[in-house]
Amino acid sequence: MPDEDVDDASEAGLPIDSPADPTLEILRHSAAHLMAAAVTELFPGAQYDVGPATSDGFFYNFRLPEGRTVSEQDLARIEKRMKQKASQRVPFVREVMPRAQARATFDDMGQPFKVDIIDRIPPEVAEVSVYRTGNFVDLCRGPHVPDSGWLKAVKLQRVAGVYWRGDERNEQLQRIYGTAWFSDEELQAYLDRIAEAERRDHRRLGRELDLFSFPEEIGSGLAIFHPRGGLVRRIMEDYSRQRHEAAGYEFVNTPHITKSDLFETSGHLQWFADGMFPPMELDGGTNYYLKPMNCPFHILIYRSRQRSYRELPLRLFEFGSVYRYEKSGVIHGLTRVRGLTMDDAHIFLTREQLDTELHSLLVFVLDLLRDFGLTDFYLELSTKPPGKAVGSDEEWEEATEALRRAAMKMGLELVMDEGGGAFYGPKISVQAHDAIGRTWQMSTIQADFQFPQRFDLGYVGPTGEKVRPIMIHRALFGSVERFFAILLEHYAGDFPLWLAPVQVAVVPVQDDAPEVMAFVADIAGQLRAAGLRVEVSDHPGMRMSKRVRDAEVQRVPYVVVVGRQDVESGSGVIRVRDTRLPAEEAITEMTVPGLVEKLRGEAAKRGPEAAPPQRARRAAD
RNA sequence: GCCCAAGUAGCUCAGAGGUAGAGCAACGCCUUGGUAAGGCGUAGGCCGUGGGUUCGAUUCCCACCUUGGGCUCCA
Repeated sequence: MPDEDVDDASEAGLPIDSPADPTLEILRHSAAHLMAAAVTELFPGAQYDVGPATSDGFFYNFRLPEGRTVSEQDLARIEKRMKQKASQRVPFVREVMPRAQARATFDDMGQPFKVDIIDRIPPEVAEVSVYRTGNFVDLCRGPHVPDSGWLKAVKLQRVAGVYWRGDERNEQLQRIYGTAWFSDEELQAYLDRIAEAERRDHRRLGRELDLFSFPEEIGSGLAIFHPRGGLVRRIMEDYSRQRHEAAGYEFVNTPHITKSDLFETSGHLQWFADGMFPPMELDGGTNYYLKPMNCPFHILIYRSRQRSYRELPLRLFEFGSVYRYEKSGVIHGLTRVRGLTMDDAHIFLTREQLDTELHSLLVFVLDLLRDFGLTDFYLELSTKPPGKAVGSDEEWEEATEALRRAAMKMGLELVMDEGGGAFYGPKISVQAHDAIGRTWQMSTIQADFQFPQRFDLGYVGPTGEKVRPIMIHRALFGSVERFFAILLEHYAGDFPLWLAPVQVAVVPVQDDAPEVMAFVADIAGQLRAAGLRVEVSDHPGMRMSKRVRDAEVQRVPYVVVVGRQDVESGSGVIRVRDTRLPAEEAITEMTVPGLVEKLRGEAAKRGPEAAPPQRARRAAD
């Protein structure tokens, strides 16, 4: 995420000296200036807005004259001009002046954005600083590198449209993104990291491994899962079901559409109508909506009869398909779609149970995520969104504090996300780092005092009085589709054995030798009997090295190669997919019974065999 | 939704106002091969969809759909 929260007023103001050893941030901020200098030369009359450093590089926002636009083809020209300036070692010269003078200067230059920034500097600031780089002048607090000779390892990356001051009601400016490093080696390493992320891109892997696709005929953001993808997904879901069952959840099912009343009561239509598919209007004027959330349905299950405190916590779970009308520009692979399946559960409980339940829930969540191979977490606490929330401050406070207490007990880093909660309650989200260090938001847990009121929920307490329960909304995968994509990228397609759609490929060396083929069938049979998913490479006439390659390309974890030499010994030479090892080291000789034993153990490590289903527990524990 | 791009064979991509090409994949034949691509051949395309300009459009123009990178948004 680029650093969007640019406080542009802070760009001017207090004097800061040019440092002897600039930081990467200073380098990049200087590169932004240099780029703006090049752009204003190449596009006379261009107006520049703000240009900070980001976590990966820098950007600068522009408005070009006469409706001109910067296209990607222009980037090469701009970059070339920057390189020229870099070789000229143009100094960055700092100058402090009264703000009125600075304002007049930028006004004369036809730079309204800078004038606006000066006008928004707090009145007590009397002086501001500007930096000159050749003919380019920018309002800026600094500091900067001494001269443009520092800015050699620079690459412009892309152009984007951005709303002025980040508000979609404002006009759109053009932003040019670039990256800058101290050395060409560092720049290259960064570009290599991008290439690595591209190699892992789930959209690419999904196609190459024949897991899923997005047919144009269905519509944007709607995926279909192919047999192999469906298999992986089913394993994920089955394992999740089994763990939920063991954790005391009960399974429910609810329809995909509902009359509008339900979402009027919940408040979704008030707050999120834009994000919902438009209604289907039936004769008589009744509107039906595709559900964007499962919670109101689960609430109706709770409310279907009188509830007793003895039933609580009541944990209702569903793989619920929901549909959200995401804006066309935000749809992305499986991670941002219009139709998705949530591993959604709603827990109804008493106030007194909240702390205990939240704690055991967090333990459960992290444990399950670890089973899927994600191990590096931190937590984020999202609080009341100003102007977009229902409920009293006291209720929000109570819910937020309960979440905070639970989060603190986990011994993980806790980051605040002020104003990031849902309209009905605060949330904890579990953030996970993947294999190449990227952060993904995974599970969310929300404490909700509002829906129980809106739907007038109650339970009969120990002394016979009616009491209002509270609710926890929680999803571990979030969206199954998105979680699938994250795992695919995390593993770069190399799923662990228990998730791999094909676990063992059996490759004959001589496919026209009956004794070899009989042995191949025997091995495949033994492996299948051990519960493994086996594929025999039986395409006649194909070279065995090609068969091995095909299995590798499909990321099959184990490849068993058997030929005449092995028939007598009953062994095979086994290739183990292991990205940490060179190919030749991953090849081992092993007898077939030995392999069966080894894989039986590994395949059963996780997945349906891991924890035998237990009876759902009641609330008492 | 907005800005910048892009849609040509299953995939990766050339191409040009006169009815289209390569590599890989698929299929067939030959090759009898011991751990990541054997050889030859065949087939495969409404050039995203719909309009317009033109004698003629896959190529130029417009709209829409889809995709990618951003912005805004994300219950």
